Amino acid sequence: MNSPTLKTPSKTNSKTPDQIVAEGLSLAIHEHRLAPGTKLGEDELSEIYGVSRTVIRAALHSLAHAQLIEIKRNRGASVAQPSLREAREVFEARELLEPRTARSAALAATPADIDLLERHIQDEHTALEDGDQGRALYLSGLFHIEISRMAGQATIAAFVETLIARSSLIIALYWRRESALCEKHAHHALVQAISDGNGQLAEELMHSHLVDLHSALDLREKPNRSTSLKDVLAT
Amino acid sequence: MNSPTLKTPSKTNSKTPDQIVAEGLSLAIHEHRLAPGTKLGEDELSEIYGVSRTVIRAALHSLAHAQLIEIKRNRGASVAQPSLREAREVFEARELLEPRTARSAALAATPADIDLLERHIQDEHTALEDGDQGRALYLSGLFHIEISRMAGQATIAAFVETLIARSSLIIALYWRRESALCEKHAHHALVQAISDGNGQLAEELMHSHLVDLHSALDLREKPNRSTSLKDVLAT
DNA sequence: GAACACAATATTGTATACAAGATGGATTTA
DNA sequence: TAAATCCATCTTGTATACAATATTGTGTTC
Repeated sequence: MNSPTLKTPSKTNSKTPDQIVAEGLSLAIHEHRLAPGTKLGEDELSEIYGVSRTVIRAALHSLAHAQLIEIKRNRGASVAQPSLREAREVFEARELLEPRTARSAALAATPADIDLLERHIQDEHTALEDGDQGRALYLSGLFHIEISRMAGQATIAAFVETLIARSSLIIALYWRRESALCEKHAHHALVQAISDGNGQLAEELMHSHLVDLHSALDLREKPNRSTSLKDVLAT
Repeated sequence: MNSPTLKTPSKTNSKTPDQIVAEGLSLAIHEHRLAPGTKLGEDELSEIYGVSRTVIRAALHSLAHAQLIEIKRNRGASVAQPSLREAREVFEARELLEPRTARSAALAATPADIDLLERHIQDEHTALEDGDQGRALYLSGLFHIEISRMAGQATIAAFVETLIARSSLIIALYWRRESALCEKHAHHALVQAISDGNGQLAEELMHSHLVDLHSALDLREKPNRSTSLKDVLAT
């Protein structure tokens, strides 16, 4: 009855080389191993991954479409540096979309889904104990992505995924040290609400969680000086 | 210091060849000159546009990312055929995003913006009189895109743009003849509300407009027989 | 000594050549 | 005759070679 329209569950899914490269770079950006503004030379990447520039270029174009990197004509690719305006827009969009997905997720989540979320929280905790803050951030984003996935709206989930990717860059640029508290409890409370099937609560929790995140950013001032400096220097 | 114009608004924007190709194909899809399922051979396109397959491939990848076409490994590209599920998701997403953007647009629109919208409606009317239904549909989509643009949320506007692109495919597949009334009045009323700065009304009008559109689609049944047949035959 | 112009270098953009996989038809076999 | 297999052909995937553009270093001139 149903058409297999979901994301090809298990079809001969050997990833293409450009996907592998794109995922590698994407992960590095998510984990803050690649800083915003970093130049991504094609020859260099071609050497690193052992593939031709053709493949590298395909991967870079893919990342550029997701706005994780910026490609300037005849000047190559570099890790994106979202402006203050873009940063605000991304979080406003998240505040619009994610509370909805949290509500839907609460109504649709299966026990397996709950397990998955709890495992994510656990992994994030482990990463933090290991001092791997980058990986913790990545897992934290994955947590949000999983929630939007289990809401059963692949279209919106894809939007959320790109927003979270960009959020990683925004956090790299605008996070303020003062607000060091990571939102451990927020995620836990969310899982609880979803597990209880309490859509209303899940929606509210997600919204306040995002507002917290948003307010932990330094979006009123000018861009980080160091970054600006590098930009000026590089250009 | 020989940079007299540091921030040129028009930043040397000669479009790249792959952008030209992508826009050409995109327009053809929007105007229903390319039907869902149509095979897009690389050599064929390369011949048509007078560029190498390298450029064609870049354009195709770009369109694939926007989900206007589908690329299957080793099997090439063809115009996408959104499933019923995807169709519903796209319209649900539009119903979530666009009323918001209409509200914001009403608060932010300048007289020039209003002029632009009215011109779009006029152009659409002209196209219909010329019997160019495809172009009218394209302009109708552009109308929605312009509204989301003037809301000043580029991030969400980009989402809306992809949703409208996919809507074009969905309409090609699932539009039912019976509901022939095109939403001329709806667009006019919207412009009026925006012009009046009545955000609340604009939001409501946009929502009901989208619900109307949604209900003019045949999304309860199986895919169109002819399309299914072609799909089976082609694949 | 500073600023400009020009040349050398490096990087990106595009085309072509080659490799790998898929498609379709013909041939062979039961 | 029907089915299956193999081969020819075509399409896509990747690498490399070449062209165009930007960047940088050097030299000249005022």
